[in-house]
Amino acid sequence: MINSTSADARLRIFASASSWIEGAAVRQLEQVLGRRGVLAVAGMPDLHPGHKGPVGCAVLTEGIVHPDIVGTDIGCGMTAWLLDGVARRLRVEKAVQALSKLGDAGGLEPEDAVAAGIPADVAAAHAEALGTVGGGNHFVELQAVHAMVDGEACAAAGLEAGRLVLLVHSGSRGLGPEVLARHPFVHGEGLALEGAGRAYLADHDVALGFARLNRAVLAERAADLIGQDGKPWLDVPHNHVTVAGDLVLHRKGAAQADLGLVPVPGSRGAMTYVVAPDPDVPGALRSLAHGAGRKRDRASMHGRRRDAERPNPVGNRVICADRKLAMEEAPGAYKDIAQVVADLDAHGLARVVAILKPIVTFKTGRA
DNA sequence: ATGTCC
Repeated sequence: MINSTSADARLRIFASASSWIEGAAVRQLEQVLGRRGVLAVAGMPDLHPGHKGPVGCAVLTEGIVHPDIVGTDIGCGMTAWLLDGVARRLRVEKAVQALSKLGDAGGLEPEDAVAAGIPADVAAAHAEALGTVGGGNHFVELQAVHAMVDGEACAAAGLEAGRLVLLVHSGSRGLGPEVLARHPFVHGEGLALEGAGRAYLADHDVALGFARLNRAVLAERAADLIGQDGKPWLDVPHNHVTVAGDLVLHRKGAAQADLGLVPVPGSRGAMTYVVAPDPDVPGALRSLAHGAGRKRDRASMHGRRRDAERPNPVGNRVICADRKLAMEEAPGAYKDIAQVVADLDAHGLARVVAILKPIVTFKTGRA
């Protein structure tokens, strides 16, 4: 079932033959094996090549931190809020108009960021970024419960047919790149955990909390804009490091599998699958796919206006004033999320609990 | 990914 082409037993790729995994991504994973301290590498079915390394993987090391595996967007992840409203009573056109204002949000005051647990120096420099979506694959999406696959788990989570959900994908904005730059290291060598690694991790943890707060502010503002009451449901990071004793677990585009339910979104023209992970699958490093994964890189989507203007396959309204971003993020740039989730199920990594259907997606209000 | 190139 595991179509790993590597002879190295430390590497496992959790994808079926029918999933499209680029050779370049597998080669990037094999390069990661050569880094100092690497014990194991897990590739997820949404694995794809990234600019500087593979996206959709987890890397376990002993005593070594590799900040460039996580990359610049430290703390990036998914937050979901459960709203009180239901889809059948939603005025879609009004919601589109309301959510179009999400980009106008002016950030938080530094004192409010401090009150939310952000250190004063970071709050002074970055509070304005809290509540901003950012670029790339980030989004805020209003969705509705479309199918309840595991009725018991849905009931436990408070899900019912048509219930509105807000899904937020964003990260630490300008803070993450700043933290990465503040901790220089030799590529492949990384940082000793009992040394410079600890200093990186302290800053990393602040960025992780900042990203989580950013998503919470986004969700709260989105709920306010559409006049809905709601409550936080889940928050799962997919770009971060966790440490247990001497073991250092890096995740790059791989969702943490031991925090309960995980939303696995497809493209911005596809369903989101809410799954219940099994964190103890051997070799999977307590991780699972964080989404559909890119099928085509950003550059190859440029000039493809036709892709960007193609009718949305699911019918959700996408707010994206930036035409270049719309082309890069067209649904055709992404793998089939149903196949990714089928692979997760086939390998025992996760089972589907519910399917969420997008209604309105906010990408950016700026051209 | 990034107040994204001054």
